[in-house]
Amino acid sequence: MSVRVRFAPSPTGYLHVGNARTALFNWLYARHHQDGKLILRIEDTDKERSTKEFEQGLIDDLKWLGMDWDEGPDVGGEHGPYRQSERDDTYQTYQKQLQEKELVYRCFCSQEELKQRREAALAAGKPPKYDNRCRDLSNEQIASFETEGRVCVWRFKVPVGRVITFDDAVRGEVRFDCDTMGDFVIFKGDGGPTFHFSVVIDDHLMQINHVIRGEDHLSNTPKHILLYEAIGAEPPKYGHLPLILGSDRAPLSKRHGKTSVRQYREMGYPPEAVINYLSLLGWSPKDNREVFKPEDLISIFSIDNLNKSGAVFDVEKMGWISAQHMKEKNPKEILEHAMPALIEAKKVSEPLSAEESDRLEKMVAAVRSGLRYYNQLPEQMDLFMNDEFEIAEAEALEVLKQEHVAPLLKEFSQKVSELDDYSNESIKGCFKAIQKETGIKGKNFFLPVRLSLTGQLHGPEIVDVFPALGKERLLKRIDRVRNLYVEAGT
RNA sequence: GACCCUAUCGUCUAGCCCGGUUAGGACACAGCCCUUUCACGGCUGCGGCGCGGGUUCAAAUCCCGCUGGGGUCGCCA
Repeated sequence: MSVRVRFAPSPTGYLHVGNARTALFNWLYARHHQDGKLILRIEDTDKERSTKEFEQGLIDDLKWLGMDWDEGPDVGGEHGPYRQSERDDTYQTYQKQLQEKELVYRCFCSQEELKQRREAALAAGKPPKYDNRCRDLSNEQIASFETEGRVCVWRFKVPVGRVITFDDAVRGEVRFDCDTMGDFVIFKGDGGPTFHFSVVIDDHLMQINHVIRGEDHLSNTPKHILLYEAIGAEPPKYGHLPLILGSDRAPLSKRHGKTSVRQYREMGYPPEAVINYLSLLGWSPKDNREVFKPEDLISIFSIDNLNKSGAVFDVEKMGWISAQHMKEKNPKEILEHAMPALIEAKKVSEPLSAEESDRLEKMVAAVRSGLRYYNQLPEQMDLFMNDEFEIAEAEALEVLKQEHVAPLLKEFSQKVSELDDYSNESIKGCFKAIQKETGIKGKNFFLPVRLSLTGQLHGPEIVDVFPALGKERLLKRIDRVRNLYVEAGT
């Protein structure tokens, strides 16, 4: 039997990195197996909070991460529809079945009553579970509640004295005593199914045979197993992933910083880097490698290598992973991806001429080392953009004040005007010649040169600045600095 | 509170199942090297088996207890 897994998000916000990782592991699991299928299902039974915009956002972000699925609301499939909001009839059918089998009953307790009882139980140090009080209502009582106009929900009769055990793919055998569980709601007052019901019906009908989901569902699993039993179906194999935590080891939330894939996407992290980092949270290939392309992950992923304990999300490490992926890209590629950010920052405007993009690529080549994400580029490229830079730093002004600077830059300007070949060798040759002629070397040479070119004490390799600027701008810069900042001398 | 899950450097983790390792790697941090400079890269260092019992010649590894963290106990999913 081929693997069928699913990712079932609720469209109530942007894709959270925790959900993204759940999706990722499902995707990797499906793609790792011959003929494995991934199903995307939208769990929008919460009508209050679900929106179409978020649904589209989820799909966009998943696609951006490089994942694909075989069935889903956008691609169709033979087990649809893939939005729970469109599956009401199906749920009704199964609800009737359970009614006929007398596995469910109507509960007329109001939400306020339930809340009060929960709080009272908690205060008394008792488990705040539902007390099953509507389980054996007489027909008269039901009739009386109905005439009162009370809304009812349907609850599932949790068997007494049962222990549910299942073999979790990441945790091993897990057991739950049904007596610690109250009868739970499977149909809400608004007539819609609860998560517990819809998830089981859908997973069953969509023939999902492996459910890989977050650890927050571990304690819900016995309920789901009970429901499978109730509809006469075989439960899937479960695997519960550890949670992703913030730096204080509380579940990762907004107060810890950026938690949605969209935010990292907007910062310009490459998707394969995000995937790579997420894959390392709760999973390890067991050897010492940790930089992987998506296809590598697919081939080496194994559900057996999953971790049991929560993992703290560390942006720092994600940045390092990302830098490793950035290294694999050539300047042209980086430039393409960084264009939106560059345009946004008004560093460039489209369309680009061939020369412009050629020059931009050279700028990228000069500043790319250590780059973690695309949106770092506009700032990095600042020094190439404005030829009329100010030099305000005291230390820099100090350097330019030195006596030898005027003759040095004069000579530098002269040599640059004669130089047309911007290969490393040729530029270094040019430097050597100036050093020989002026007798100025080391810092005394390079610092003024750097300042005349970029206005800054730090920056990329000087030799990389040449092709990035081109002769005209090189000369413009040098001469401008000579005029404005260097003591008139020789 | 009950039930369930979980615990190796600050962080991600390997090792645990099948007891014997100088407990390995990576991020971060510190130092050194490379470099005109920052970054990159290279090298070195710092740093860990939550606690207490037990079993054993020997425990990160097996058992028990405790403690810490998390989850569930919702007409949210």
